Amino acid sequence: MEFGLKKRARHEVKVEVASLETKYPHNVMMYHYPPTEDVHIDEFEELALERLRLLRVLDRASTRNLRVLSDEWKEIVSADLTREGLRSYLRLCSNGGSGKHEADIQTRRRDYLSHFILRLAYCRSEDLARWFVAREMELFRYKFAALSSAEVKQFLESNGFEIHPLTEDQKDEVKDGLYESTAGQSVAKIELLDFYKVPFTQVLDLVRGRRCFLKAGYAYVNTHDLVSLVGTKQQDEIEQGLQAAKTMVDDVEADDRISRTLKALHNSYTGRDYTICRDAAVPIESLDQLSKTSMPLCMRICHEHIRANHHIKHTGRMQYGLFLKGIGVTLEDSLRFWREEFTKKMDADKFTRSYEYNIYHNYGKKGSMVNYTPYSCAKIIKDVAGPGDCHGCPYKNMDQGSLKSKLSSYGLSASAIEEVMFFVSRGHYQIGCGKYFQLTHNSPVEPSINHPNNYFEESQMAMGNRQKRANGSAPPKARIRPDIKGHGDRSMLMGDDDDELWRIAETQERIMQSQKDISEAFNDDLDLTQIDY
RNA sequence: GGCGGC
DNA sequence: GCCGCCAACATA
Ligand code: SF4
Repeated sequence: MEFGLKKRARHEVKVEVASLETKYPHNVMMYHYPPTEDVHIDEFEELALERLRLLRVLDRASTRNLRVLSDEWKEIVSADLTREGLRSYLRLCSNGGSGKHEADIQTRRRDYLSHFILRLAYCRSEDLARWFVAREMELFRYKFAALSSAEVKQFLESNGFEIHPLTEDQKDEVKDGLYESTAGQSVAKIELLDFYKVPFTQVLDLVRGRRCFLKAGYAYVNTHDLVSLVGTKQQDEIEQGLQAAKTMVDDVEADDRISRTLKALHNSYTGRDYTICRDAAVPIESLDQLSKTSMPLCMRICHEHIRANHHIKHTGRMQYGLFLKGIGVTLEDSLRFWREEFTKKMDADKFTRSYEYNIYHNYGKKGSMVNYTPYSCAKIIKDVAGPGDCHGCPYKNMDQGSLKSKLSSYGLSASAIEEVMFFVSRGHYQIGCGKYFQLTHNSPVEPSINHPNNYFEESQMAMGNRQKRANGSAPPKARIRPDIKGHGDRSMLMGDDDDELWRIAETQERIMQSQKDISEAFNDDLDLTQIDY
């Protein structure tokens, strides 16, 4: 692939439609030939982010645990695409075929290029690649499903598949078998369907599911099921492409702007459309950053443990999960976050079965609909962690030695560490925590910490990201509900749509920006092993 | 992780 | 083996 990075004037980016049409004759294409066109770096970045948004729409849909291509799935996806301003892709995916409108053809080009761009970003690890391939295949199936019989035929021809639909005569010979093996279709429908005769080895999943007629080593596959064959081909194509991309990635990354784009891509915040009153929730893409700048030790440790091990034990999930809710991570993002991590060590199904419920429950969306308050320091300090655990208050739980080295690995100078340890060794964990805050934010005063979420907010405030909580969104109006079981405190019940409890007041850009500022400043200090205090 | 249900 | 339900509580 040659992404020549010539600086071009913007208006030249629109390549001649005529030549595009021959290049991209069809909405659905095999991603086989790497693009040879030169792409300006601005467009390169734009395309990368655009496809990321596209794939994340699909990801969100599968997070909801819907069957791909089910009506409900399509509904969600198309709503989400519209919301993301990706209508053009919606057309690409639902209008099937080979329209001749200029806009559609431009979209095909973007589709094609952006796919190849993301290959560069997603070839760098197994995990990323797996995610990428899964989303791409969902996209492919989505597009393919919109094709009519004629369009499928055309697709096969223009992509060098040597298969042709049965002629009427051929179809006649096997029609009994077809009737029998085509579930849920009336005879009349079957008459109209195209069928393809292919070696059964190419559609093993259909064979396994008894979804096609078999005869003499050949499977008879109808137009719709053909996606099985074509899809496998496409998947090979992409997987091989990722392999190939690995070898050329160094080359492309010679340009450091590209290199930065690509590396930052998979956890970059794609700027959700907040028009729908979802303003200023904390996107999970910024958690890595936040864990370094604004989370207290206990939470940062959880976060890093999760990222490293793709798992965390139950009490840790409670502690960190509720904390995340408290800082403004939405339910959807929470689900996505845990899922993305855990799914690296278990299949999606297992995750859904054993963890999803609890996340909903923590957000007050299941059972008695109680919306739980995140753990306080007192609580966290109380429950001591066992061997495999990483929850609890590190100041309390860790032995002095490992605590010290942890602090130093987080950039504290020797003298700063001593200052923290002074309190810790006396059992004043929260004060030590406050000291750590003061040192890392180089703040004039040391705040008294008694709640991790308080620490977080204090930190955001120090960075100028969050204002004092607006009066309007103060803690929930207690809506008392009769105490059903005669025990427990149910005073914090919340209405279904009372979700956005605590939020950040400023825009996303500012948050990201000053986090960067802080961590850069912090890193400078780090090199000098001395922090001003 | 606990409790509970089949 | 499958599943549902629970825990919490700072706070200006
Ligand atoms: S003092 Fe509170 S906030 Fe700080 S680490 Fe311990 S539990 Fe977390």
